[in-house]
Amino acid sequence: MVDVFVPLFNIPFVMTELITISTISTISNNQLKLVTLNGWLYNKRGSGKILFLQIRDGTGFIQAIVNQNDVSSAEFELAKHLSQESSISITGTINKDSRAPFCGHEIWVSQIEIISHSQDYPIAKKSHGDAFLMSNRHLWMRSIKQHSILKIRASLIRAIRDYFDSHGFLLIDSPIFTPNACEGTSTLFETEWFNGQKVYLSQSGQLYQEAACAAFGKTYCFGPVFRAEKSKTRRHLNEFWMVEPEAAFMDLEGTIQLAEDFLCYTVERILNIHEKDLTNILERDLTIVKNTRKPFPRILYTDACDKIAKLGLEIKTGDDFGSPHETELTKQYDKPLIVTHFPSKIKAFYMKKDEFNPDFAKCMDLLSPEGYGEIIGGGQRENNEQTLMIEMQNHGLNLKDFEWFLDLRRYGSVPHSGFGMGLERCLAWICGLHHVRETIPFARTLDRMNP
RNA sequence: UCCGCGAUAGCUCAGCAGGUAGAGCAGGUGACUGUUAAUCACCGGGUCGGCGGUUCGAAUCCGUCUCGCGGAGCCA
Repeated sequence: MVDVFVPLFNIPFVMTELITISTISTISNNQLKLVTLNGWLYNKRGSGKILFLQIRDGTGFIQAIVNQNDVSSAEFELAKHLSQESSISITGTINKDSRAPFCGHEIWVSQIEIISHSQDYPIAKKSHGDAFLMSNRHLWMRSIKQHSILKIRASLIRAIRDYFDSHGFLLIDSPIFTPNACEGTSTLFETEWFNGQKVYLSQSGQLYQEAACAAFGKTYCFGPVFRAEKSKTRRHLNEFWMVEPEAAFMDLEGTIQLAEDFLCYTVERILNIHEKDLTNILERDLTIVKNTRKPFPRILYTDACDKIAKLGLEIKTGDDFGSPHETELTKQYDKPLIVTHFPSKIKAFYMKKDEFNPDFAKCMDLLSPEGYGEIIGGGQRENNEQTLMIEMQNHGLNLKDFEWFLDLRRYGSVPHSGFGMGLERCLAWICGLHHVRETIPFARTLDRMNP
C-alpha cells in the first residue's frame, strides 16, 4: 500500500502538521520518519519509565516504545493503563532495532491517542482450549498465528485462480442451490424452494462443470460446497471451499498430470510468499512440503491394498480405504501420493470404467503426506449415454432429473475429465495444522454454527 | 449413529484413598528505563455443568440428563 499525506483533522494535537499515515507492512520505507499508525494494542509490557506496546494494524505487528521523557505525563499514564485490544492512534519515529520483535523496526512514540477502550478482552496471553478459541473466533482471528493462516489462505486462493486463469481454464461458477444430489443422496443439506420443491445445497459443482467444459473447453469453478455428513474429525467441515477444473478431450492421464502441475505451482507460490510465516510463526517443518515436485509417486488401488495388508492393517480388496489405511500408506512416501483405479463399485456413478478391466474406474485420489488425507479426487467421466444411464439406474437415480446431464452425452459427447481439491485440507497440510477448522475464517462443523 | 475422554474462578488446569476449594494467566493497586507469553508484591473473584442417590458429611463414589472434545464410518 502506498503511504498518503493527509492532515489528521480528527486528532487535535497534530492539526497543524502534515504527517505520514503509515501501515506496519510498509514501515521499513519510513526509517527515521515521523509517522502515525492506527491500530490496536496487541500486548503490553512495562518497566517503570518505559513501556513496550505491541501494536497491530491488520497489515502487521510492531513494537512501540513509550519513554516517559518523550510524552506528556497524561499520555504516559494513558499508555500505562491501555488494555489489550484497545484501538489507538500513535505518532512516533520509526527506528530499526535488533531487539524489536516482529518486523525489526520499532516506533518511538511522541503522541498517543486512545480511540476506544477495550474491556476484559477474553483471549488472554496464556493458553486456551480449542472450544473456547472457536467460540471466540471473531476475536481469535486477530492473533498472530490465525492472522498468518488466513493470509496464507488468501494467497492460496489467489494462486489457485492464477493457475487456472493462466492455463486456459475459464471460471464458470456452478450453482449452490441444486435440484438433486450429485453423488449420493444422504449427505445434502435440504431446503425448500418457493414452489415447495425440495432443493439442496450443492456438495460439488462438478456436474455443471461437465456442461461448461463442453461449451468452453476448459473450465473451473471455485466456491463453497456443503456436506451434511455428521463427521467429527480434524479433516472435516460441513461447509468448505472446493476448486473443480474440468476439461474436454482430457483423459485420466491428463487429469493426473494437471493435478500434479497445479499442486506444484500453488505450493511453490505459497512457499515463495510465506516461507517466513510458515517457519517462524506457524513453526512448520517444510521439508516434506518442499518435496512437492513432479512427478508424484503413483500406485494402483489393488497394489495399494497389498501394501496396506503388508503393513499389518486389515483390508479387503474392493473396500474403500479408511483413514488409518490412508495414513499408513502415505507414511511410506515423502511426497503426495496418487492412487488410481479404485473399484467402480465404491465410486460415483459418473466415473468411467477402465476399458480393460471394467471393475475398476478411471479415477485418481491424491493423498497428502503426513496424514492430512485425500486433498484431490477426480478422474475421467463416463461419456457414453447408454453406459451412463445404466449406471445412474444402478445408483437409484431418477433419470428425469438428469436429462440435461444426459444431453451432454447426446450432443457431441467427448472424453472429459476433471478433479476437485478441498482448499482447507490443502491449506491445513501446507501450514501443518492439527485441524482444518483453523483454515477457514468461520468454520461450520457438526456442533458449531457460532460465531 | 457407534466407541472413548471431559465439564472446578473470566481463561488454562490442579485437587478424587469422601472431611464444605487452590495455582498460573486475565482484572485492580504499587515497584522497576529494553521487555520478548517480562518480573516482583498485594487485592478482588467460585451454588465445583443440571437433577437424583449412597453417606453424619460429596468437587471427590453411583445413576441419569445436558453440553463439549477426540476418533470411527463417510468424504475433499
